Amino acid sequence: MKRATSKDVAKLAGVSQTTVSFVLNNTPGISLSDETRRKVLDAARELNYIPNSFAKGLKTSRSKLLGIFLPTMANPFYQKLMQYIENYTAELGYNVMLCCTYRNAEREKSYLDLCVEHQVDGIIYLFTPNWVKQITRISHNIPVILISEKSEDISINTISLNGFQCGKILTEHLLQLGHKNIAYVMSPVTSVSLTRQMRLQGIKAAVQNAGLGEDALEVITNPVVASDNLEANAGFAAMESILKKKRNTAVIGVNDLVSFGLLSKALNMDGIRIPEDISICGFDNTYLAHMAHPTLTTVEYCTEPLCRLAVDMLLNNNSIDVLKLSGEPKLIIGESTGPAPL
Amino acid sequence: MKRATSKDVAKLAGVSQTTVSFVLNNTPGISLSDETRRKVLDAARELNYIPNSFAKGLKTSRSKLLGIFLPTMANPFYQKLMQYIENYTAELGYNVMLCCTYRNAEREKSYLDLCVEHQVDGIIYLFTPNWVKQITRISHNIPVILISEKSEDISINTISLNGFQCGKILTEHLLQLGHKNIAYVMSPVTSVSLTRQMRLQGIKAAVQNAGLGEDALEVITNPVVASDNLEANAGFAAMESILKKKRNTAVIGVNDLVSFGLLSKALNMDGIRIPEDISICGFDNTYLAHMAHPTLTTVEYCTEPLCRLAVDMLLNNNSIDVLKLSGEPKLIIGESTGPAPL
DNA sequence: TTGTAGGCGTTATCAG
DNA sequence: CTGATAACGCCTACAA
Repeated sequence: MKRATSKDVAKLAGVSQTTVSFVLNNTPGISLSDETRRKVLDAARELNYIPNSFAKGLKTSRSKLLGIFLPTMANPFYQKLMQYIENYTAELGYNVMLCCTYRNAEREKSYLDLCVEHQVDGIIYLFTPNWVKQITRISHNIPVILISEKSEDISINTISLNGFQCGKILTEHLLQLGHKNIAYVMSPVTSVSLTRQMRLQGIKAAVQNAGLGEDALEVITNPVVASDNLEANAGFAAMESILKKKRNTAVIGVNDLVSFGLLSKALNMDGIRIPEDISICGFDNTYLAHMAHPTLTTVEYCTEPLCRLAVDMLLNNNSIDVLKLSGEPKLIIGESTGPAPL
Repeated sequence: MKRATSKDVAKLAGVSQTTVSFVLNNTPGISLSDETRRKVLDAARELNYIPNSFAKGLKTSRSKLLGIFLPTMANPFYQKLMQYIENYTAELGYNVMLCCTYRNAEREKSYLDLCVEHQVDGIIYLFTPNWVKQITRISHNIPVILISEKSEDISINTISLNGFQCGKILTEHLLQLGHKNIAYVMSPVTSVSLTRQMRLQGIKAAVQNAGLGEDALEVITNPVVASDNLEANAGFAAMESILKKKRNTAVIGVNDLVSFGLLSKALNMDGIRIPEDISICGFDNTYLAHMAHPTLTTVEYCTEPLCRLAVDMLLNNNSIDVLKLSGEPKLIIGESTGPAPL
């Protein structure tokens, strides 16, 4: 049982192929009798007609496919963005091609080629590209949009995640609670992560604005070589030394995974209470933050609207002013942060 | 700057389009001079030639696309399978279309249509389909394979996850440790989940084999209406009542998310030690199990080879005997299970 | 060993 | 309002 073509539909409906096309695509500026319309629709349903996207694409050069680039699926943050995007594109009748680069430039390049080959209608990057030259060239032909930190080096439409502001409001929250010895725990990544840098900038700014000295903030880059989804372990290890020093009263994890590790360690130490003895918080507002007990204080960019916006921009080929796009981050206060101990 | 076509390559190389096709596809049974071959290759590289997949697909009806169906990305188990699959398909030059159904039959159907439209070369289901009639019909035209529990009702190639065996070995582990009052905590799902049922069967079998009475096992279906990634909360809530009753010495979560919730609650209760006071374990061997502290005892099906096998079967259109395919589950012993308290 | 020509299923441009 | 007809870019007999 071969698939029906528009020709078959035309024959069954007793009209020409053209008419079938008009009806099925609701071609604007064409008026045809309800009678004809109905005949075509019935025939199409009867034959279970599904247009051949190859033929269609060959004519229209549109694939109804979007390429989504992400560094890893192990971080729930990306999974969350994916979900928002996939959800919305499905609504619009588009499909998503998953391009997981594992922060590997070779992989990224070969995925880009695949995207060109399949003539995706647009590409969304959920992180800072490694292969800037390639992606910039491609962006001349295929709309590309970045959801990440705005970078000077990349001349591609970017929806800024505003890591600076995120770091700032989170830190301000801690400062208001009276914390004066804050640790920022970063985990190592193999490639550039602007976001992490910007968060740090924001944290520093908040500390400075509060009139505190440099020693109020301690940056800990944990050397644990962790596979992505073991970033939590980096937090876990860092917390050990932090608790030993008994100096910091609040710890910021570079993301929820790390904060989660921080919390795990604390929960496993007898006599340590969160947040009475030490406050813990992080970024991304992933489900990990909600799943943990106590729940973790974290920061949410308005990711869902931003994801939808990204899709809209791609499909309408809009070049909205990027400045208007940076989402206003929102502090999500959980149970893991409280007043600094005396 | 428009994309180069094979015609352009032919012109630049000074040969015919046919020759270009032969060279670029390494068409077997054709021998042409190294000279020609090199000329074509050079020209292709120079023009940055990437074949148009529409035109190609129109001729060959192959899309180099695979549709992957999963119920949700919120459960790390599916994310893990996705990762394995995506990883392997990328290696083979294939791409993955993400079809996330949210356990919604409508959505599933519309994604199936999209798969037909895009003429995916194969479909992998990571769960039990809701739309059996549709998927069965489609499977006559497009290879389909299920990675899940084998069901009598579905006549589609299935790689069995063998939930029964999983439940059995996990329970045997607990029994060996002397546990005689075991709780199995299920969370509610909106649709059929054969896997969960089979796990329960396996657990029951193990209990029976050990000569214990029915009351050695307590099945708790937590009524918490939770969105998928808050399954942990179901575990959290269940643990509260379990600890109150002080009857069970071991708890099995229906998956790692639930077990995780169980553990969270326990860690938050003063004076409860894991595993000294109560053992906790679950299924799926996701990163949550490793990330938790204490690490969670869990069960791993050999998911990675199974995922690769699924892809191989699709692409080679093999109908290997399904019986040979059920992976042998492996117990992953973590720090969360120990001898039953006296 | 290489080139010519026809067609895959659509859509779009024209006439009628 | 409807129907021929020509592309789109590639593959593949078949011919040279």
